[in-house]
Amino acid sequence: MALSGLLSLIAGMTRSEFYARVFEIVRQIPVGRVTTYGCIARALAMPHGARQVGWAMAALRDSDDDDVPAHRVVNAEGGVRGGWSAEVRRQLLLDEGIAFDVEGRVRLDMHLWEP
DNA sequence: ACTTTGACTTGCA
DNA sequence: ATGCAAGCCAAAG
Repeated sequence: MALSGLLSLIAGMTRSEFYARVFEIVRQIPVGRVTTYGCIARALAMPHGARQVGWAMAALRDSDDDDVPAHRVVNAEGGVRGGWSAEVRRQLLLDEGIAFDVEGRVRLDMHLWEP
């Protein structure tokens, strides 16, 4: 599957072990739930490694991975950043039953999921 | 090997 | 509440 290929790809990278860790966590996000970079980072025992989580997401975007729903990962603000269709992600989340507030941010208090 | 940047977060002004 | 700065780990130049 795409994930294996991706893992194999990053397997060459020495310190990308936690990358796979991030993918695992994100992959476990159930439908209708979202999580934040900070939460994932915290789950990885790296409370300040949120940016690297974002890096992993970026890698997913390029790898077109469907096992790892990056669209369910949002920032602490509940919104989304990145040149890759934030609108599409929002729509995708809406399709999964995730509610957005009037400001277009995910209601983390409702859908926030943490491992 | 060093510097800059990045799908971030938090703190202080 | 808004704005700027620092901190953090890792990858790319």
